[in-house]
Amino acid sequence: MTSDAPAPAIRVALVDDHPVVRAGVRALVEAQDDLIVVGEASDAHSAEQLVAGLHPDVVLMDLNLGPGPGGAEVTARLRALPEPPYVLILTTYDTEADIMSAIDAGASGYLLKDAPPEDLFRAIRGTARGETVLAPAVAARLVRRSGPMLTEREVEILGLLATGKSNRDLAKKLYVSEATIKSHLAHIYSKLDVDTRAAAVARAIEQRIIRPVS
Amino acid sequence: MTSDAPAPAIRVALVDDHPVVRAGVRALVEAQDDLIVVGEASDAHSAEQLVAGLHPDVVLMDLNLGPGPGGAEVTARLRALPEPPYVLILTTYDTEADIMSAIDAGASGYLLKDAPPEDLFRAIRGTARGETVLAPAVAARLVRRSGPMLTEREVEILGLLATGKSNRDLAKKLYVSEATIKSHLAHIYSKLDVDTRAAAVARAIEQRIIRPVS
DNA sequence: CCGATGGATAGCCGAACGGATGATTCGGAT
DNA sequence: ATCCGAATCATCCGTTCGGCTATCCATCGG
Repeated sequence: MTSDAPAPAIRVALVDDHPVVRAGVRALVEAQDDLIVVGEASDAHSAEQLVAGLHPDVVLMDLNLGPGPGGAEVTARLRALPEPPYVLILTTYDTEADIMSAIDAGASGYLLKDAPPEDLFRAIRGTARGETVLAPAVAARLVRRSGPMLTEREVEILGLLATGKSNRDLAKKLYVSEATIKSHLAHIYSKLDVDTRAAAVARAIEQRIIRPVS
Repeated sequence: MTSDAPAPAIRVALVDDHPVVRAGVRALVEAQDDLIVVGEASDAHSAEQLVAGLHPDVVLMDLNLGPGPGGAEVTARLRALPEPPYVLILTTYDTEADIMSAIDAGASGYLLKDAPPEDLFRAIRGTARGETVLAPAVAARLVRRSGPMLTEREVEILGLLATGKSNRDLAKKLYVSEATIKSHLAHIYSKLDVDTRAAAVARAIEQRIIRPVS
């Protein structure tokens, strides 16, 4: 029945700064006859133009777009457009901070690039139906909340710690007393289960609480 | 003339833990009529078996293969095989430590995944002829030698620093006096241009001198 | 044979750190 | 109305760090 309305193909747009990955996703997706790739973008700006012009159903978004705005920001802007697309994050990273900021930005799903192609297809189809799709590893991480979460202030201090700031430096920078800094540090140490700043920095980077970028 | 010996196609094997990337490279490479993909592997072990069995001309190797041995180690093992393939590193990272260890392991080239497909093809063809091919960004980094290199001992100490060890701990662990540790630390600080252990750890991880793994 | 380099060692000292303990304020959840 | 977490501040105290200066020894390449 209704052979004149067979399967409305899902229109997909790709946003990734790696030509190799774009080609890979395109090759995989186009082999599915209910999915078509309508466009590609490699940076934030062209992504917005692409989506505004083509109105894809689903945008596959890399979180790491090289220099400039990251995928989370781009996601937020795309979702603010009229007739916004569903955004499915397809990235390498799976830290809580990454996931949370993407979800906050309005992403409908979160997949890792090492996922089997079948999972990718399922995720695209689910997303196009308005479902929320999380990779098992991602979902698990959100459930067990891997570590006790740090407060904003604590993360801020960790970031400055990594630049070699002393307690006094931190106190000045944050307009509080050294006592306060030490108090924060004590909390950080106990939450991260370490007892020195050096170890705290290493652990924070390992758990991707802060980024090893200066 | 010689239509019976047209162009001996270059046999390429892919080693990458991301199906998406493998599909991308495969799609791009197979569209070139002088290149064929003869096999794929997603981890160290299957990579060795694949190469031993198929004897490809060129192996495209990701440095980051997830858990287990990294691409550099796999490269070294492949190069130790009889009739070793040329190995072309195709990865996301471009730190000096990564590059050097890959070259040391016997890689013939180093490309970044954000390279245009044309560069990738040129690199594969060059590598198959035995040339050494470095991405411009990579070559530049090797020239200006971004940072002074640390000695083995210094790297060892950095690794332990990241676990929160005190000078005394380090002294015991390495069977030297605390004075020696402090001496090493002073050298490390000056080479990394920092003045605290925390900053040294952050910088070392950022420059991939040590890994944020425990 | 000799300088350069990496490694190990030493002492000194002021500054910084980490642990422990306790207190106040504020805002959100119950 | 109550309780709790987050953030702020304080004091004390023993330990650790980092900077400085200097020596000694092996190895390695010229």
